[in-house]
Amino acid sequence: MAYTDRGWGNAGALAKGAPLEADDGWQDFARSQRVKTQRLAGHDAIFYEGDPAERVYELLEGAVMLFKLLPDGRRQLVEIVGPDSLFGVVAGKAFDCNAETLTPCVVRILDRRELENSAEFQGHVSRCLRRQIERLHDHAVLLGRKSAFERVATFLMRFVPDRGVADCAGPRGDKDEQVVELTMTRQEIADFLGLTIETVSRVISDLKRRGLIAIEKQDRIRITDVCGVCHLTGTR
Amino acid sequence: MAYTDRGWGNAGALAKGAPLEADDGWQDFARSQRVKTQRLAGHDAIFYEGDPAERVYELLEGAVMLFKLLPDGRRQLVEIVGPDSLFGVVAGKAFDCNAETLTPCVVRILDRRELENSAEFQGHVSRCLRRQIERLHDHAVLLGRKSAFERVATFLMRFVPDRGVADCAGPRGDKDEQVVELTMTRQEIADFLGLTIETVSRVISDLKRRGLIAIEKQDRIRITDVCGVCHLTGTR
DNA sequence: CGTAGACTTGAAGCTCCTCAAGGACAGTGG
DNA sequence: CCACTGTCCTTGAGGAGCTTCAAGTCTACG
Repeated sequence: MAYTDRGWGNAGALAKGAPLEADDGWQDFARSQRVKTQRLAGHDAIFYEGDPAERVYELLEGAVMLFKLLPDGRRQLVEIVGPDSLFGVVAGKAFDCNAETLTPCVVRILDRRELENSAEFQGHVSRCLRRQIERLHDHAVLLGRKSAFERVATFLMRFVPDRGVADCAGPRGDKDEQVVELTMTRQEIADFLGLTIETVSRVISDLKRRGLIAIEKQDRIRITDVCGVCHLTGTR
Repeated sequence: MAYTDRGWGNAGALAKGAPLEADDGWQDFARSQRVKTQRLAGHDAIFYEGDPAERVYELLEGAVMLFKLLPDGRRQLVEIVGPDSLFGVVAGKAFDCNAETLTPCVVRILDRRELENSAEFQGHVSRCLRRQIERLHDHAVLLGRKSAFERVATFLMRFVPDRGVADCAGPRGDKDEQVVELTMTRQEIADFLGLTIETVSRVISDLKRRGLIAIEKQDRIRITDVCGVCHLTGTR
């Protein structure tokens, strides 16, 4: 399989969130399991909706997308998974969505049964799930109530560390800039934001025209006015 | 406080999902805690976004909505909580959304610390969270990719037990009917589905015109053709 | 019976989608 | 080195779907 190699970039920033709590022993647990660590290329399928969910995945490096399809082919990305997150943790016997890598990835594959029987580390799993729920709540607001501009602006702000959050650090120096690697195609961004590829493209072009961003490469964008973009998110 | 009393109806159906697994001891645990059980009227606030999250709630009877607000007043219901679900289980120190009753409710209030220290029952909590995530995934598809008709049809199908699911039972008898109590205003439905109140109203009127539903009372709808409504959900 | 709140309906307009064409870019082979 | 090809992205024109604004109607309840 050909590595499309979109680079590892700052894919980690894709899942900006609260830092992991102090070491809770999870690492020891995870390593003690009969687990495989697997390297994957970009755009590799990991599992499909309906597959028996006998494993749980932990993303160590890279970025993964979870998505669902409607019978007529419409696609919705339901989550973008970043490093140190679990995915494939479901309630029923089968996966409820598809998982595919966005970038080359390193994933750890855990046995679902072993994980569920280890009461000791349910705390770690639970913390991951709770963070995931909060992100899904935010995304519901985006999908249900935000305009195309607000959606794209919100998406761009995901990549900017420590900004656009409750205790935003504000501009650091003279220039309020941040270069971000999207590691996603326009189509993937559109399917994440509930828009079409054309609308995403138009909004990005418009942000460029307004001088808020510059496009360095198709999937590398320099946000030249972080505060400006942040004010377009609708969140503040 | 005046009980608006929208009736208890079939509020339980609001959160159709996999049945709870066989007794896992949770009930014993929950009852053993220093907990309060509280009765609430309809449209009572339970907690607000930003409140310190020192408690976790379990809904015993009724229905609760979780919602977020944008600074300009736009509202998005992020979840509708039904009986036997936990809510207010967050990752950080504060609640990430607001909680308000839809109907009169009975809730059990648990101490977050006690719950988190009880490794024994993390399994129960984890199961609840995983179900919640699957519902949020489905809702993301609805908000991101479904038309107004599909959204309303999907919403109506929430109330029909055993139908519209993977192993749909099919029509039971001669008539393929189901009476549902919405227990929500049009505005709440609109804010859940990412639509306006007028659009929800128009779609409902149109479904009536097409003979798929009959409106018995403002918030009691008789679905006269369950299969017909189901085919409008976009899911099959 | 009158009032308030919730719901419905209509008309107009805006946002975003669809369809279609063209441009940019990387990889391939001559 | 340069045309060729495929893929992804951009841009434009037109239209559908939903929202907005503004009445009007229904229902519950005193």
